[in-house]
Amino acid sequence: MTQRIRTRVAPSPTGDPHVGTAYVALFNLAFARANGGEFVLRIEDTDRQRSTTESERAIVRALHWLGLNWDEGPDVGGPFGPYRQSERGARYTEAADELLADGHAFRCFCTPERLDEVRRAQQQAKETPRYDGHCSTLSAGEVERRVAAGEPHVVRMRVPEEGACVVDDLLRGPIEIAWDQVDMQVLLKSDGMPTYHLANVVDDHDMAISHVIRGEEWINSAPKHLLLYRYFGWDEPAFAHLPLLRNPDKSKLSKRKNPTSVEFYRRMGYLPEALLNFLGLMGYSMADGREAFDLQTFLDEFDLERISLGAPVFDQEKLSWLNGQWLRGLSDKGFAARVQEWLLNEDRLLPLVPLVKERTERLSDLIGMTDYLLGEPPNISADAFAVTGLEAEVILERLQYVVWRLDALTDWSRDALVAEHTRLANELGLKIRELLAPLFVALSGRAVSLPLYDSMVQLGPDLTRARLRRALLALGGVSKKQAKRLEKRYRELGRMDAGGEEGAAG
RNA sequence: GUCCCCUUCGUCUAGAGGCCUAGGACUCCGCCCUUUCACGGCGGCAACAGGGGUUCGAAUCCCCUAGGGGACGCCA
Repeated sequence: MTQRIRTRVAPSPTGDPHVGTAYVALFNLAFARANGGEFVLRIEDTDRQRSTTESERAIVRALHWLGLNWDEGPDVGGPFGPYRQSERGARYTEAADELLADGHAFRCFCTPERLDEVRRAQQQAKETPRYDGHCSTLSAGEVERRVAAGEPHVVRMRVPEEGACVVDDLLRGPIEIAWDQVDMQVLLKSDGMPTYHLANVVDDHDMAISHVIRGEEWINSAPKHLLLYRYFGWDEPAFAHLPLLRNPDKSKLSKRKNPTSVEFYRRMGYLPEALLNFLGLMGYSMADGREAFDLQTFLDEFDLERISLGAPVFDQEKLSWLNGQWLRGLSDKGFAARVQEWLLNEDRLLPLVPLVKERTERLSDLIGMTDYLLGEPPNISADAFAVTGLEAEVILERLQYVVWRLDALTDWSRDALVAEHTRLANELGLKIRELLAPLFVALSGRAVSLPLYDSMVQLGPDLTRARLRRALLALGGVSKKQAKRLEKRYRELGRMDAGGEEGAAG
């Protein structure tokens, strides 16, 4: 009996819809379609702190905008639902209990402080940081007592002490990873929620996923997943790890260096067909070398073997060229319709109206007042900043602080932006005005524009960041030495949040 | 630091031992088209990371080195 081909994309709703999620979705969809199988959308929202329903909505909207459609998912249902992990809690507890009962997992009472300490010592001893097994040998009696006493704890999986795990990657062949390199992963957090590793494996099995196609970043945790399948006695799916999309400097695509939100590309006037076409060119090529193709063609001709493993840099210039090709392929009517869809509609215009109305005398004023919100800002040069009356050095410094603050900001509402800038100004001992002046120029290219915070909300995080980065560059950039000095001072101001970067879907 | 993955023009890639004097695309440059700009057409610059093997023959297979990246969370 041949197994039905089923793939999935499993984004975590913790931020803007990431192009990496779209990328992984595209290839999963393609593989499923090429094999007459099904494609599933699953929402991995087990991180209660960071997951939001707004983010989930944005991801669904973004994928649909691109024309990527799934056969089963939280919005369309399906025979293996629910497709949202937060609604499957009981299943994970049950699975964890099974592992506990079989001795494949154990309860761990270690404090975060102790874990930090262990990790540090291991790093110092040049070992792979890993849980030291402290709680793995606790007696049943003691465990029972501590659980009964309500001591907070997690559930960890046991890992073989010797030998190695071979991960058969469809694209790379066998990958051997020694078990002593694999951590005794937490499966159930102390809040009772499963971690990615548990939930992902349980769901992939329950949803009959046959092929796990995900980002390369997961290779190292594949042994944990394989081990879980074995502990449960389940059939293992096949694995294929896609190359990661990169920033121009080859690091993993990140919002700090490159716009990563699908929303950004939509707002910048890219056609969904073009963005999708471009993603289909990342690590992939058509047999006949064609570069312009639509989704249907891609799905019809998709061949997993044609995926290349080098790290593809997300090159906006080539994307723009491709977009031009698509635009030129539109009929005049079609083009007009796209513009309407993109801008001349209530959804898009309405938020701008309150900003413009009170300042206007003619309808045509809207064009000049909002042009910097709709397209690129007019030439930002170092001269443009002259109107602030500040020295380049000072501007650079203030903008850099703002950039760091905004990088760490997760709530992009007007109120949050106001609060953040006010706080920063206070910490710097500046009047809010003094901090904001260079920002006006950086975002709009001019000294006077629509209200700053509203502009930022309209632009969104990616566009705002892109412009600040541009401004920094126009001012000559921040040298390494300078950055170090600024960072030091910045840290003294408050928290230098070195926090993580939300990635693409797993 | 430890483990893992990767390595063809600046970038995306073709290439599965001889078809490679390494092809296409983006970018850049030149020419043509054109009232301007763009589009389009034509042409040009530009790469097999390095070193060892294997083979009659290697971009293609093996090993080493180097470089890049990723992972090392009660985040995914």
